[in-house]
Amino acid sequence: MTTPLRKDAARNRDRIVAVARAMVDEGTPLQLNDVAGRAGLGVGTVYRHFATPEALLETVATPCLEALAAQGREATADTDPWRALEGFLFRTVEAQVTDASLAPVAAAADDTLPHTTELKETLRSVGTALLDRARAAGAVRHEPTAADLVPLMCGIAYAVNVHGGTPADRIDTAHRYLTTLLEGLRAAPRHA
Amino acid sequence: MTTPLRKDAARNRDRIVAVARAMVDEGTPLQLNDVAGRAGLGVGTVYRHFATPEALLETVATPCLEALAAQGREATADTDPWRALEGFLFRTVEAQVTDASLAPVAAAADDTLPHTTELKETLRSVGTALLDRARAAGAVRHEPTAADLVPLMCGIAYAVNVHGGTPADRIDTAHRYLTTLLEGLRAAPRHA
Amino acid sequence: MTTPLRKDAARNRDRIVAVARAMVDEGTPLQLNDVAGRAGLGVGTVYRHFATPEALLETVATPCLEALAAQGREATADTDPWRALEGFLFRTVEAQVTDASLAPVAAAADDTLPHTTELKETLRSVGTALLDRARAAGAVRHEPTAADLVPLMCGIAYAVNVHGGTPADRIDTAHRYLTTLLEGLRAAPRHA
Amino acid sequence: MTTPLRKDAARNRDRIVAVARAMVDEGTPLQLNDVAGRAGLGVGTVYRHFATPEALLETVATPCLEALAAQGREATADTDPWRALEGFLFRTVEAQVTDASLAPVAAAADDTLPHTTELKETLRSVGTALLDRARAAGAVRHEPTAADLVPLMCGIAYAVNVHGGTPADRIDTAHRYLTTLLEGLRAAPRHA
DNA sequence: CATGAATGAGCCTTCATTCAT
DNA sequence: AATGAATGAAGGCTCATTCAT
Repeated sequence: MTTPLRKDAARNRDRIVAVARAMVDEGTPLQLNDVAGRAGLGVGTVYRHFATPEALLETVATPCLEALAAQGREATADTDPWRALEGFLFRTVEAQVTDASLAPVAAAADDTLPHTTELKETLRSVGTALLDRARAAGAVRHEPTAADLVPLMCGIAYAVNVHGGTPADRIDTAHRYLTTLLEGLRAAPRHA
Repeated sequence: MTTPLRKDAARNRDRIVAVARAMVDEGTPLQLNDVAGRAGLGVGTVYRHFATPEALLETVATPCLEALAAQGREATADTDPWRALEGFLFRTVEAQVTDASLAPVAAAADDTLPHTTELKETLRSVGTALLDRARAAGAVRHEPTAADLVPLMCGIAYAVNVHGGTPADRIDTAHRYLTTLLEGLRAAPRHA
Repeated sequence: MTTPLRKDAARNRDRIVAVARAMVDEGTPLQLNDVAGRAGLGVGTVYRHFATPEALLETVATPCLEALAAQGREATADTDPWRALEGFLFRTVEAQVTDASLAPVAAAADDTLPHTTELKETLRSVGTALLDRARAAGAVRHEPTAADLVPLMCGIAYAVNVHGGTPADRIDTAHRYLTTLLEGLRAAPRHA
Repeated sequence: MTTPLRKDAARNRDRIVAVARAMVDEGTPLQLNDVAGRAGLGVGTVYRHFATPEALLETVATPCLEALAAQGREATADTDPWRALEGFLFRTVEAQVTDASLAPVAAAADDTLPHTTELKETLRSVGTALLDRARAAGAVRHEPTAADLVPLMCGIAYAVNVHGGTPADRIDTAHRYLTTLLEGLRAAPRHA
């Protein structure tokens, strides 16, 4: 379908993505001119491969999104519905807190790359499936619906950023916040 | 301390803040040149009153922050510790979701105006007091500490933005999200 | 109505126009960055005064358009209708052939500055008046209408450019071409 | 002289010219990258066949120029010198107004392809011949010389563009303008 | 105090042309 | 011969901030 890239072009493309990855990690905004400079390539080359900063960012985020999707699918096989949901959400939040490319892609209403849209759709449907199953098993309260999962995970990641701290702190904070939220999500005989 | 402003200077200042308020409400970025234009003043005048866009934004946010602080102090007088905490947090989130000037000010690590810092400090200590009291009453779990309140409220507001919808939807969404979180916060004999 | 420009701003504006005039005369395209460079000013300054190259070009062309309009009005007072029309058209073509800022402004369907639109409108109505009067005097054939005057003058100027030659040649060529056209325009008992 | 093109190369060349023709007709600027894209060929291939956009444009214009030259030669055989000249000029202007590839080629001082130069030379000499013959027959005034024919035809086509209108309008306008000019060209006992 | 003109770094994007594959 | 990736100069525009008036 897509013509496989020529070897040198592929090398350049990889270089671009690698450079972008590094920039994301160090918090540098993804400006295509900068990317080109750092990659030792002409601006035009970068524009040829990625028409917009968003396209590049989505490409940088892709491997991580794919990994999440795979883990989500595996979770579906877990015999314990609650544990499956919990695990999936933990991984989701951890990823967002660890990889700065995810938050903007996850929060964006519109995507640039079709593949990104597919991946996000997959994640949404996996989330929905896990939530429904847990609910069917009586493990989850009525309230938050499937459409709330993404916003809530984004919100937690954002809360972690506001809290700040070292990378290790951040993971810890993410766990604590998600744990609290999950307590609220969990069905239970309460205040009996 | 501060020399009281000359009458015309005060009028200009008010005009600037009013214009900025309107811009925040309509989602226009607060560019000081624009502010000046809309206010019918020179840029220099705006800069004299507000050295940076942040200072102006904080000023715009101030009344709302003050109202929140007042409500927080009142809450302290509530005889029901849980209800007091809950009410305070609801008002906090509602405000953030309703008034676009709050989120950036709340999330910022550093403030521009000393008064903003004081207000945020007040809110933090009120929150801490309410949380401690509720915890002392056995109404709150151990987990989230006082330092987590602000990040969590910011996170919920952010989640609401990601979810989107009309202003009315947004308030509703905010309630739902906070309710879930509070369930998780609340101490209870669980899964007994 | 328009606030009179501050003295220094006016000086800069004049400088910009002068530089632009020179560029037009030497056939250099009017790029605002270049204009700024040549005028020893920042780009922003040029953009403040002239939002687009067209606005600047029209400003450069203005004095000449105004002179033409004045001459046109004077021509209206000429007692010989044909001579009046002829003279006006000669001046029009001469101007276009002499001043490179005119052709693009004259040929443009839409103007940037209101004043340009007014001037072009004036020229059109003066032309129409002169043509109608000459026709009423039986000096002009039915065919070309008032709406054809501008296109025809532009066409002649273009023909002169295609022909080429020194500035002096060009004026001469313009006279010859217009003379021929006017012969065709002139009413007469023919091939009797 | 020229090695006959390999069959596939010839096919590519034809495809390029066809695509370029279409682009000219729809008013798209002839960028060789675009041409290549539309033709489903590599840029390099296009550059191999046409070193510059001008070369391609001239090639696109060639058939039309050849047709004009042929018609001009036929006109030479017409027994009525004035009718011959008139007919030739009408066809020339019509062609320019109908086919957007002609005007730039006709107006250019220098050509890229030798063949274009030959064709333009042919047209010039045919025009000269027709004009001289008409003049010898006493049908044409002294004024415009053979060297003026091309500029004047270009000028009329340009005037038509300035006037604007639908394709049908444009042909009509071209006729009207040329008719007027020819009246001016025609010798006659005038104002007797 | 107020004004608003000036600044110019900074960012984005296009496109004619070359050349390794 | 054909390909199409790479190039990077060139041009466009914005905006936070300063400073002469």
